Amino acid sequence: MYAEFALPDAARRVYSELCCPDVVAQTAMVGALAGSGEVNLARDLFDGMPQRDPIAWNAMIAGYSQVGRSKEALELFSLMQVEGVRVGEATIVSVLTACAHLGALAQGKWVHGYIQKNKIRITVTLGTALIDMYSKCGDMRRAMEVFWSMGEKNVYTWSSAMSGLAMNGAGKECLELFELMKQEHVQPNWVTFISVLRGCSVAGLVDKGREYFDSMRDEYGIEPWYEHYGCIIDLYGRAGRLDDAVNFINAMPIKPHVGAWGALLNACRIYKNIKLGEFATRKILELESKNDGAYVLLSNIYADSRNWKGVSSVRESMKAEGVSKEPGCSVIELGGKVHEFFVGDRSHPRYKEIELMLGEMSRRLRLAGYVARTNEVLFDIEEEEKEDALCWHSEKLAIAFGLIALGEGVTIRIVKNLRVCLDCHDATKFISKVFEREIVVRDRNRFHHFKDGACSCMDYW
DNA sequence: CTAGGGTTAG
Repeated sequence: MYAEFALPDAARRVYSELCCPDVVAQTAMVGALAGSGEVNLARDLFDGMPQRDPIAWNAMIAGYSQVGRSKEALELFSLMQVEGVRVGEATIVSVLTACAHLGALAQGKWVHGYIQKNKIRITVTLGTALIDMYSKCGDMRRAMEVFWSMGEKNVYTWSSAMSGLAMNGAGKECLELFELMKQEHVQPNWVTFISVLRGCSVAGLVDKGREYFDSMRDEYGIEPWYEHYGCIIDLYGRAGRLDDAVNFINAMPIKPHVGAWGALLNACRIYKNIKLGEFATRKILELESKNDGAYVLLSNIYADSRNWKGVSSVRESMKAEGVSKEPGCSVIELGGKVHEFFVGDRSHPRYKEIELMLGEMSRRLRLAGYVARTNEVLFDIEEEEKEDALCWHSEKLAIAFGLIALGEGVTIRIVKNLRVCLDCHDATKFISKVFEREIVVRDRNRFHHFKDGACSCMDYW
């Protein structure tokens, strides 16, 4: 209850007046602390509890899960098993949420196996969590297997599957599912429509997207909100209809937010529109002066047109505002262990082999006709250095490691914290062909499935 | 009277 209202002080006050808090009160307090961001305090209280039942364990695991400290959530889960605590549905759901967040497919599969082995009934909630986990790990085949096997489905279940399909580039399938959902008389809500509109966007169905958008209010009585406006701007932007996107923003009945201008800015990057890109960036910075993503996108637009003056002015502004680019980080899961790579990272124990593989990649890609896209390197450096800088992007390191360490033909799965850069996207397409390897990259907000030299995003992301 | 505390879709 206190967690919901985010009143840690009030909760703490009430709690401190209890003469002898029992398991229930302590569990509630663990939840309240975790829910208000005080996860470490929650953990201290949890560790000091004289008895901990499964609900208490779950409160703590959910606490970690909700603030994105997913690794700790999984660690606590394994500790829970070591101590022989009975694992219930809620805990499994929290653990699946953590796996989804990390993109940890192997761990998620293990949990699914655990469910089957222990004959835990797949309820609507649990099934939905499984679908979400597989979707966010880029395994839509398994996500849909779970979906179709479920007897009872609610709006969360449908929305989750639709979101997964849209996120993984299967826009048409997403919309088919929506039609089926309507046939089954499940009422869509505002979250469902985010997936519907994203589905239209990735499928390039502009008019249909516009129809669905209008139907929200007309047929379902759902008022479109920021996210929906953002989707339509993305829809127009992806189709290259930048004027329509601008007109749409100008006609918004609510004040355009960072996401609205961000969608426009991204379209400007793809369609190389400097003037509009500068305008969108100004709008974003008016709302959020330290938005590093906007600076990086604008810099990319300048660099793409070899406008080095523009590039260095962006660098100056960033310095003046005290903004720095979030460092890129790519993660690859291998044998249940997560390997992290940062830009130019030489700290991996198998670094020597990785370096050799990077050399081989470079040679074989060049033979296949790959030319480094040096345009998007953030700052103006010499051409040769640039090519070198690109080689060290975190996803290339992770892919090189995957090629070395994973068995022949095993899909390489990468999770990245930022957007994929143009050069890495290009290079990965080549790698998928030259090395005959499927590569799945989850970036900040979507998936790229690379196969035979092509990507599921159709080169728009 | 013996509950109450934990979980899913953007």
